[in-house]
Amino acid sequence: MSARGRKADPAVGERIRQAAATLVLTHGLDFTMDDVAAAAGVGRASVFRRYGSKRDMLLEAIAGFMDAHVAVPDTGSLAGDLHVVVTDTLALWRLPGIARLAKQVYGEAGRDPAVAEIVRTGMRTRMERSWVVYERAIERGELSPDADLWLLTDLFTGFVAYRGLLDLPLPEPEEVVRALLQGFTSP
Amino acid sequence: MSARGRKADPAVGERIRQAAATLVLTHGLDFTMDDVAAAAGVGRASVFRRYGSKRDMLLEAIAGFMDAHVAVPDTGSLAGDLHVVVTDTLALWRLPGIARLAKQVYGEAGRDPAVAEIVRTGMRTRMERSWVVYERAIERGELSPDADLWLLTDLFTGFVAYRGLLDLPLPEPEEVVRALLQGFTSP
DNA sequence: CAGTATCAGATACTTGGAGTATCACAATGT
DNA sequence: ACATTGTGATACTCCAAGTATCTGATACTG
Repeated sequence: MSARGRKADPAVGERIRQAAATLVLTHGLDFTMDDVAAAAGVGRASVFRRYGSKRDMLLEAIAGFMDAHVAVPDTGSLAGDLHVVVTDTLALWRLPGIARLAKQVYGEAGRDPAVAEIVRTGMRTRMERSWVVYERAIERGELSPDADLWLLTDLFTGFVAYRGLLDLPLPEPEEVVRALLQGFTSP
Repeated sequence: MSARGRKADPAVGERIRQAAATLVLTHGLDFTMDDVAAAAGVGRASVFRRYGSKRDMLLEAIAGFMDAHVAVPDTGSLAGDLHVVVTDTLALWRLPGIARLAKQVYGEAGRDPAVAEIVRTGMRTRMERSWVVYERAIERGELSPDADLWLLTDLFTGFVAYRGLLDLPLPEPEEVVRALLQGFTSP
Protein backbone atom coordinates (compact mmCIF):
# COMPACT_ATOMS: atom_id res chain seq x y z
CA MET A 1 0.00 0.00 0.00
CA SER A 2 3.00 2.28 -0.29
CA ALA A 3 3.34 4.90 -3.01
CA ARG A 4 4.10 3.25 -6.30
CA GLY A 5 4.51 4.73 -9.72
CA ARG A 6 5.77 8.11 -10.74
CA LYS A 7 5.65 10.84 -8.11
CA ALA A 8 3.66 13.99 -8.64
CA ASP A 9 6.02 16.73 -9.69
CA PRO A 10 5.95 19.44 -6.99
CA ALA A 11 7.06 22.03 -9.50
CA VAL A 12 3.96 21.38 -11.57
CA GLY A 13 1.71 21.87 -8.58
CA GLU A 14 3.52 25.03 -7.63
CA ARG A 15 3.25 26.52 -11.09
CA ILE A 16 -0.46 25.75 -11.17
CA ARG A 17 -0.93 27.46 -7.85
CA GLN A 18 1.00 30.51 -9.02
CA ALA A 19 -0.94 30.67 -12.26
CA ALA A 20 -4.24 30.37 -10.45
CA ALA A 21 -3.35 33.12 -7.98
CA THR A 22 -2.18 35.43 -10.74
CA LEU A 23 -5.24 34.83 -12.86
CA VAL A 24 -7.57 35.44 -9.94
CA LEU A 25 -5.85 38.73 -9.25
CA THR A 26 -5.88 39.90 -12.85
CA HIS A 27 -9.10 38.41 -14.19
CA GLY A 28 -11.22 37.79 -11.14
CA LEU A 29 -12.92 34.46 -11.70
CA ASP A 30 -13.41 34.88 -15.41
CA PHE A 31 -10.83 32.55 -16.83
CA THR A 32 -10.92 29.02 -18.09
CA MET A 33 -9.06 26.00 -16.88
CA ASP A 34 -7.21 26.02 -20.18
CA ASP A 35 -5.99 29.48 -19.27
CA VAL A 36 -4.63 28.10 -16.03
CA ALA A 37 -2.88 25.22 -17.77
CA ALA A 38 -1.46 27.55 -20.41
CA ALA A 39 -0.30 30.14 -17.88
CA ALA A 40 1.33 27.40 -15.83
CA GLY A 41 2.85 25.86 -18.95
CA VAL A 42 1.31 22.58 -17.98
CA GLY A 43 -1.10 20.01 -19.31
CA ARG A 44 -4.74 20.62 -18.71
CA ALA A 45 -5.12 17.16 -17.21
CA SER A 46 -2.52 17.96 -14.56
CA VAL A 47 -4.68 20.78 -13.32
CA PHE A 48 -7.66 18.50 -12.90
CA ARG A 49 -5.42 15.95 -11.24
CA ARG A 50 -4.73 18.44 -8.40
CA TYR A 51 -8.19 19.92 -8.18
CA GLY A 52 -11.38 18.02 -8.76
CA SER A 53 -13.04 21.16 -10.02
CA LYS A 54 -12.40 24.77 -10.80
CA ARG A 55 -14.28 25.62 -7.63
CA ASP A 56 -11.83 23.60 -5.53
CA MET A 57 -8.95 25.44 -7.10
CA LEU A 58 -10.55 28.80 -6.44
CA LEU A 59 -11.28 27.85 -2.85
CA GLU A 60 -7.60 27.20 -2.24
CA ALA A 61 -6.55 30.36 -4.03
CA ILE A 62 -8.97 32.49 -2.08
CA ALA A 63 -7.92 30.97 1.20
CA GLY A 64 -4.36 31.90 0.30
CA PHE A 65 -5.30 35.50 -0.20
CA MET A 66 -6.86 35.76 3.25
CA ASP A 67 -3.39 35.52 4.75
CA ALA A 68 -2.28 39.11 4.32
CA HIS A 69 -0.62 41.34 6.84
CA VAL A 70 -2.57 42.86 9.70
CA ALA A 71 -1.49 46.02 11.40
CA VAL A 72 -1.14 45.77 15.19
CA PRO A 73 -0.42 49.37 16.18
CA ASP A 74 0.36 50.59 19.67
CA THR A 75 0.00 54.34 19.67
CA GLY A 76 -1.09 54.61 23.28
CA SER A 77 -4.72 55.41 22.68
CA LEU A 78 -7.62 53.53 21.19
CA ALA A 79 -8.36 56.40 18.85
CA GLY A 80 -4.80 56.33 17.59
CA ASP A 81 -4.68 52.59 17.16
CA LEU A 82 -8.05 52.49 15.48
CA HIS A 83 -6.96 55.26 13.17
CA VAL A 84 -4.07 53.12 11.99
CA VAL A 85 -6.24 50.06 11.46
CA VAL A 86 -8.88 52.04 9.59
CA THR A 87 -6.32 53.83 7.47
CA ASP A 88 -4.66 50.57 6.53
CA THR A 89 -7.89 48.93 5.56
CA LEU A 90 -9.05 51.87 3.50
CA ALA A 91 -5.68 51.96 1.77
CA LEU A 92 -6.06 48.30 0.85
CA TRP A 93 -9.43 48.92 -0.75
CA ARG A 94 -8.00 51.81 -2.73
CA LEU A 95 -5.62 49.47 -4.54
CA PRO A 96 -7.45 48.50 -7.73
CA GLY A 97 -6.19 44.92 -7.74
CA ILE A 98 -7.21 44.30 -4.16
CA ALA A 99 -10.55 46.01 -4.60
CA ARG A 100 -11.38 43.88 -7.61
CA LEU A 101 -10.33 40.74 -5.81
CA ALA A 102 -12.29 41.63 -2.69
CA LYS A 103 -15.40 42.34 -4.70
CA GLN A 104 -15.14 39.07 -6.55
CA VAL A 105 -14.59 37.14 -3.36
CA TYR A 106 -17.43 38.79 -1.44
CA GLY A 107 -19.49 38.21 -4.55
CA GLU A 108 -18.69 34.55 -4.61
CA ALA A 109 -19.37 34.31 -0.89
CA GLY A 110 -22.92 35.39 -1.60
CA ARG A 111 -23.58 32.34 -3.69
CA ASP A 112 -21.19 29.70 -2.44
CA PRO A 113 -21.38 28.83 1.25
CA ALA A 114 -17.91 27.31 1.11
CA VAL A 115 -16.47 30.65 0.04
CA ALA A 116 -18.48 32.37 2.73
CA GLU A 117 -16.97 29.98 5.26
CA ILE A 118 -13.45 30.75 4.07
CA VAL A 119 -13.99 34.49 4.19
CA ARG A 120 -15.74 34.29 7.54
CA THR A 121 -13.00 32.34 9.29
CA GLY A 122 -10.32 34.25 7.43
CA MET A 123 -11.68 37.58 8.58
CA ARG A 124 -12.15 36.29 12.10
CA THR A 125 -8.55 35.16 12.19
CA ARG A 126 -7.31 38.48 10.84
CA MET A 127 -9.30 40.39 13.39
CA GLU A 128 -8.18 38.27 16.28
CA ARG A 129 -4.59 39.05 15.38
CA SER A 130 -5.24 42.68 16.25
CA TRP A 131 -7.29 41.83 19.29
CA VAL A 132 -4.57 43.09 21.60
CA VAL A 133 -5.41 46.60 20.49
CA TYR A 134 -8.79 46.34 22.13
CA GLU A 135 -7.47 44.54 25.19
CA ARG A 136 -5.13 47.42 25.82
CA ALA A 137 -8.00 49.84 25.36
CA ILE A 138 -10.01 47.98 27.95
CA GLU A 139 -7.09 48.08 30.38
CA ARG A 140 -6.81 51.81 29.81
CA GLY A 141 -10.51 52.14 30.49
CA GLU A 142 -11.30 53.44 27.02
CA LEU A 143 -13.52 50.50 26.27
CA SER A 144 -15.99 48.80 28.54
CA PRO A 145 -14.83 45.27 29.43
CA ASP A 146 -18.08 43.88 28.11
CA ALA A 147 -18.07 45.85 24.88
CA ASP A 148 -19.09 43.77 21.88
CA LEU A 149 -15.81 43.80 20.04
CA TRP A 150 -17.20 41.80 17.14
CA LEU A 151 -19.83 44.44 16.67
CA LEU A 152 -17.18 47.12 16.67
CA THR A 153 -14.98 45.39 14.12
CA ASP A 154 -17.84 44.19 11.94
CA LEU A 155 -19.43 47.63 11.84
CA PHE A 156 -16.25 48.93 10.33
CA THR A 157 -15.43 45.94 8.14
CA GLY A 158 -18.96 45.67 6.85
CA PHE A 159 -19.10 49.36 6.12
CA VAL A 160 -15.93 49.26 4.06
CA ALA A 161 -16.97 46.09 2.27
CA TYR A 162 -20.36 47.59 1.46
CA ARG A 163 -18.95 50.81 0.09
CA GLY A 164 -16.28 48.94 -1.80
CA LEU A 165 -18.64 46.38 -3.22
CA LEU A 166 -20.95 49.05 -4.59
CA ASP A 167 -18.18 51.38 -5.72
CA LEU A 168 -19.24 54.08 -3.31
CA PRO A 169 -16.62 56.58 -2.19
CA LEU A 170 -14.65 55.74 0.93
CA PRO A 171 -14.46 58.41 3.65
CA GLU A 172 -11.50 59.75 5.55
CA PRO A 173 -10.29 57.60 8.43
CA GLU A 174 -10.86 60.32 11.02
CA GLU A 175 -14.54 60.44 10.30
CA VAL A 176 -14.93 56.71 10.69
CA VAL A 177 -12.98 56.56 13.92
CA ARG A 178 -15.02 59.37 15.40
CA ALA A 179 -18.29 57.70 14.43
CA LEU A 180 -17.23 54.39 15.94
CA LEU A 181 -15.95 55.85 19.19
CA GLN A 182 -18.32 58.76 19.83
CA GLY A 183 -21.38 57.77 17.86
CA PHE A 184 -23.65 60.20 16.09
CA THR A 185 -25.51 61.93 18.87
CA SER A 186 -24.54 65.54 19.37
CA PRO A 187 -22.43 65.96 22.50
CA MET B 1 -42.87 53.47 -39.95
CA SER B 2 -46.00 52.71 -37.93
CA ALA B 3 -46.49 49.50 -35.98
CA ARG B 4 -47.38 46.69 -38.33
CA GLY B 5 -47.87 43.03 -37.71
CA ARG B 6 -49.11 41.28 -34.64
CA LYS B 7 -48.79 43.17 -31.35
CA ALA B 8 -46.74 41.82 -28.47
CA ASP B 9 -49.10 40.22 -25.98
CA PRO B 10 -48.83 42.18 -22.71
CA ALA B 11 -50.01 39.13 -20.78
CA VAL B 12 -47.03 37.15 -22.02
CA GLY B 13 -44.62 39.82 -20.88
CA GLU B 14 -46.33 40.02 -17.53
CA ARG B 15 -46.20 36.28 -16.97
CA ILE B 16 -42.53 36.23 -17.85
CA ARG B 17 -41.85 39.00 -15.37
CA GLN B 18 -43.77 37.17 -12.67
CA ALA B 19 -42.00 33.91 -13.39
CA ALA B 20 -38.62 35.58 -13.34
CA ALA B 21 -39.33 37.29 -10.03
CA THR B 22 -40.60 34.08 -8.47
CA LEU B 23 -37.64 32.07 -9.68
CA VAL B 24 -35.16 34.63 -8.43
CA LEU B 25 -36.79 34.51 -5.02
CA THR B 26 -36.89 30.73 -4.80
CA HIS B 27 -33.75 29.71 -6.68
CA GLY B 28 -31.50 32.73 -6.56
CA LEU B 29 -29.90 33.03 -9.95
CA ASP B 30 -29.55 29.32 -10.51
CA PHE B 31 -32.27 28.62 -13.02
CA THR B 32 -32.33 28.29 -16.77
CA MET B 33 -34.19 30.32 -19.30
CA ASP B 34 -36.21 27.19 -20.06
CA ASP B 35 -37.32 27.26 -16.46
CA VAL B 36 -38.56 30.77 -16.93
CA ALA B 37 -40.45 29.89 -20.08
CA ALA B 38 -41.93 26.80 -18.46
CA ALA B 39 -42.93 28.64 -15.28
CA ALA B 40 -44.52 31.38 -17.37
CA GLY B 41 -46.24 28.82 -19.59
CA VAL B 42 -44.72 30.56 -22.54
CA GLY B 43 -42.44 29.80 -25.43
CA ARG B 44 -38.75 30.08 -24.83
CA ALA B 45 -38.41 32.37 -27.82
CA SER B 46 -40.81 34.87 -26.30
CA VAL B 47 -38.53 35.25 -23.33
CA PHE B 48 -35.57 36.09 -25.51
CA ARG B 49 -37.74 38.45 -27.52
CA ARG B 50 -38.26 40.60 -24.37
CA TYR B 51 -34.78 40.28 -22.98
CA GLY B 52 -31.67 40.11 -25.07
CA SER B 53 -30.00 38.02 -22.41
CA LYS B 54 -30.60 36.38 -19.09
CA ARG B 55 -28.54 39.14 -17.53
CA ASP B 56 -30.93 41.79 -18.88
CA MET B 57 -33.83 39.92 -17.41
CA LEU B 58 -32.14 39.61 -14.04
CA LEU B 59 -31.27 43.28 -14.05
CA GLU B 60 -34.91 44.20 -14.41
CA ALA B 61 -36.01 41.67 -11.81
CA ILE B 62 -33.46 42.89 -9.30
CA ALA B 63 -34.41 46.50 -9.90
CA GLY B 64 -37.97 45.49 -9.14
CA PHE B 65 -36.99 44.01 -5.83
CA MET B 66 -35.29 47.19 -4.74
CA ASP B 67 -38.71 48.79 -4.54
CA ALA B 68 -39.81 47.34 -1.26
CA HIS B 69 -41.38 49.11 1.63
CA VAL B 70 -39.37 51.39 3.84
CA ALA B 71 -40.40 52.16 7.36
CA VAL B 72 -40.65 55.87 8.17
CA PRO B 73 -41.32 55.82 11.89
CA ASP B 74 -42.00 58.86 14.03
CA THR B 75 -41.62 57.82 17.62
CA GLY B 76 -40.46 61.20 18.84
CA SER B 77 -36.83 60.34 19.40
CA LEU B 78 -33.98 59.40 17.13
CA ALA B 79 -33.24 56.35 19.24
CA GLY B 80 -36.83 55.21 18.89
CA ASP B 81 -36.99 55.82 15.17
CA LEU B 82 -33.65 54.20 14.56
CA HIS B 83 -34.75 51.24 16.62
CA VAL B 84 -37.68 50.71 14.28
CA VAL B 85 -35.56 50.99 11.16
CA VAL B 86 -32.94 48.63 12.51
CA THR B 87 -35.52 46.13 13.71
CA ASP B 88 -37.24 46.16 10.34
CA THR B 89 -34.04 45.61 8.43
CA LEU B 90 -32.89 42.82 10.69
CA ALA B 91 -36.29 41.19 10.36
CA LEU B 92 -35.98 41.29 6.58
CA TRP B 93 -32.64 39.53 6.71
CA ARG B 94 -34.07 36.86 8.95
CA LEU B 95 -36.51 35.81 6.25
CA PRO B 96 -34.78 32.97 4.41
CA GLY B 97 -36.06 34.00 1.00
CA ILE B 98 -34.96 37.59 1.38
CA ALA B 99 -31.63 36.63 2.86
CA ARG B 100 -30.89 34.30 -0.04
CA LEU B 101 -31.93 36.92 -2.53
CA ALA B 102 -29.89 39.63 -0.87
CA LYS B 103 -26.82 37.43 -0.76
CA GLN B 104 -27.15 36.57 -4.42
CA VAL B 105 -27.68 40.17 -5.40
CA TYR B 106 -24.79 41.53 -3.36
CA GLY B 107 -22.80 38.68 -4.78
CA GLU B 108 -23.66 39.58 -8.32
CA ALA B 109 -22.90 43.23 -7.56
CA GLY B 110 -19.35 42.21 -6.81
CA ARG B 111 -18.79 40.98 -10.33
CA ASP B 112 -21.23 42.91 -12.48
CA PRO B 113 -20.95 46.70 -12.34
CA ALA B 114 -24.47 47.04 -13.74
CA VAL B 115 -25.86 45.15 -10.77
CA ALA B 116 -23.75 47.25 -8.44
CA GLU B 117 -25.23 50.35 -10.04
CA ILE B 118 -28.76 49.08 -9.53
CA VAL B 119 -28.16 48.19 -5.90
CA ARG B 120 -26.33 51.43 -5.23
CA THR B 121 -29.05 53.69 -6.59
CA GLY B 122 -31.76 51.44 -5.19
CA MET B 123 -30.34 51.61 -1.70
CA ARG B 124 -29.79 55.35 -2.00
CA THR B 125 -33.41 55.81 -2.99
CA ARG B 126 -34.62 53.61 -0.15
CA MET B 127 -32.57 55.51 2.36
CA GLU B 128 -33.66 58.88 1.12
CA ARG B 129 -37.25 57.87 1.67
CA SER B 130 -36.57 57.70 5.39
CA TRP B 131 -34.45 60.82 5.38
CA VAL B 132 -37.13 62.71 7.25
CA VAL B 133 -36.29 60.67 10.32
CA TYR B 134 -32.87 62.27 10.47
CA GLU B 135 -34.13 65.72 9.59
CA ARG B 136 -36.44 65.57 12.57
CA ALA B 137 -33.56 64.40 14.73
CA ILE B 138 -31.52 67.39 13.60
CA GLU B 139 -34.40 69.73 14.42
CA ARG B 140 -34.64 68.18 17.87
CA GLY B 141 -30.93 68.69 18.31
CA GLU B 142 -30.22 64.97 18.57
CA LEU B 143 -28.04 65.04 15.50
CA SER B 144 -25.55 67.65 14.47
CA PRO B 145 -26.74 69.48 11.33
CA ASP B 146 -23.53 68.56 9.59
CA ALA B 147 -23.56 64.90 10.60
CA ASP B 148 -22.62 62.58 7.74
CA LEU B 149 -25.93 60.82 7.33
CA TRP B 150 -24.63 58.57 4.59
CA LEU B 151 -21.95 57.39 6.96
CA LEU B 152 -24.57 56.67 9.56
CA THR B 153 -26.84 54.70 7.25
CA ASP B 154 -24.03 52.90 5.46
CA LEU B 155 -22.40 51.85 8.71
CA PHE B 156 -25.57 50.07 9.60
CA THR B 157 -26.49 48.81 6.14
CA GLY B 158 -22.98 47.59 5.46
CA PHE B 159 -22.80 45.87 8.80
CA VAL B 160 -26.00 43.96 8.20
CA ALA B 161 -25.03 43.09 4.64
CA TYR B 162 -21.64 41.87 5.82
CA ARG B 163 -23.04 39.68 8.56
CA GLY B 164 -25.78 38.42 6.29
CA LEU B 165 -23.48 37.70 3.40
CA LEU B 166 -21.15 35.63 5.56
CA ASP B 167 -23.91 33.96 7.56
CA LEU B 168 -22.77 35.53 10.78
CA PRO B 169 -25.34 35.95 13.54
CA LEU B 170 -27.27 39.19 13.61
CA PRO B 171 -27.39 41.08 16.93
CA GLU B 172 -30.30 42.59 18.77
CA PRO B 173 -31.49 45.96 17.50
CA GLU B 174 -30.83 47.68 20.82
CA GLU B 175 -27.16 46.91 20.68
CA VAL B 176 -26.81 48.30 17.19
CA VAL B 177 -28.71 51.48 17.96
CA ARG B 178 -26.60 52.10 21.03
CA ALA B 179 -23.37 51.57 19.09
CA LEU B 180 -24.46 53.96 16.36
CA LEU B 181 -25.66 56.69 18.67
CA GLN B 182 -23.26 56.47 21.61
CA GLY B 183 -20.24 54.81 20.06
CA PHE B 184 -17.97 52.42 21.89
CA THR B 185 -16.06 54.63 24.29
CA SER B 186 -16.96 54.07 27.91
CA PRO B 187 -19.06 56.94 29.20
C1' DC C 1 16.31 -5.69 -14.77
C1' DA C 2 11.32 -6.58 -15.58
C1' DG C 3 7.00 -5.40 -14.37
C1' DT C 4 3.73 -2.18 -13.18
C1' DA C 5 1.54 1.70 -11.17
C1' DT C 6 1.16 6.42 -11.55
C1' DC C 7 2.20 11.18 -13.36
C1' DA C 8 2.69 14.44 -17.47
C1' DG C 9 0.97 16.14 -21.67
C1' DA C 10 -2.14 15.95 -25.56
C1' DT C 11 -6.45 15.32 -27.56
C1' DA C 12 -11.08 14.02 -28.16
C1' DC C 13 -15.48 13.40 -26.08
C1' DT C 14 -19.69 14.44 -23.08
C1' DT C 15 -22.71 17.60 -20.92
C1' DG C 16 -25.40 21.65 -19.85
C1' DG C 17 -27.07 25.99 -20.58
C1' DA C 18 -27.08 30.52 -23.20
C1' DG C 19 -28.11 32.42 -27.28
C1' DT C 20 -29.61 31.87 -32.52
C1' DA C 21 -32.32 30.31 -36.44
C1' DT C 22 -36.23 28.53 -38.53
C1' DC C 23 -40.74 26.72 -38.76
C1' DA C 24 -45.92 26.92 -39.03
C1' DC C 25 -49.40 29.60 -37.37
C1' DA C 26 -51.94 33.61 -35.44
C1' DA C 27 -53.07 38.40 -35.29
C1' DT C 28 -53.04 43.03 -36.90
C1' DG C 29 -51.98 46.70 -39.99
C1' DT C 30 -52.25 48.73 -45.11
C1' DA D 1 -55.51 40.06 -50.01
C1' DC D 2 -51.13 40.66 -48.30
C1' DA D 3 -47.25 42.07 -45.74
C1' DT D 4 -45.48 42.11 -41.26
C1' DT D 5 -44.60 40.81 -36.80
C1' DG D 6 -45.59 37.99 -32.36
C1' DT D 7 -46.04 33.09 -30.59
C1' DG D 8 -44.73 28.43 -29.49
C1' DA D 9 -41.92 24.56 -30.86
C1' DT D 10 -37.79 22.67 -32.16
C1' DA D 11 -33.28 22.24 -33.64
C1' DC D 12 -28.99 24.22 -33.95
C1' DT D 13 -24.35 26.61 -32.54
C1' DC D 14 -21.08 27.87 -29.06
C1' DC D 15 -18.48 27.70 -24.95
C1' DA D 16 -16.38 26.00 -20.92
C1' DA D 17 -16.30 22.32 -17.27
C1' DG D 18 -15.42 17.95 -16.54
C1' DT D 19 -14.24 12.98 -18.32
C1' DA D 20 -11.80 9.50 -20.90
C1' DT D 21 -7.98 7.75 -23.30
C1' DC D 22 -3.55 7.44 -25.24
C1' DT D 23 1.57 7.82 -25.37
C1' DG D 24 5.49 8.43 -22.96
C1' DA D 25 8.16 9.35 -18.62
C1' DT D 26 9.40 8.14 -13.96
C1' DA D 27 9.86 5.58 -9.88
C1' DC D 28 8.84 1.88 -6.73
C1' DT D 29 8.85 -3.49 -6.09
C1' DG D 30 10.40 -7.98 -6.64
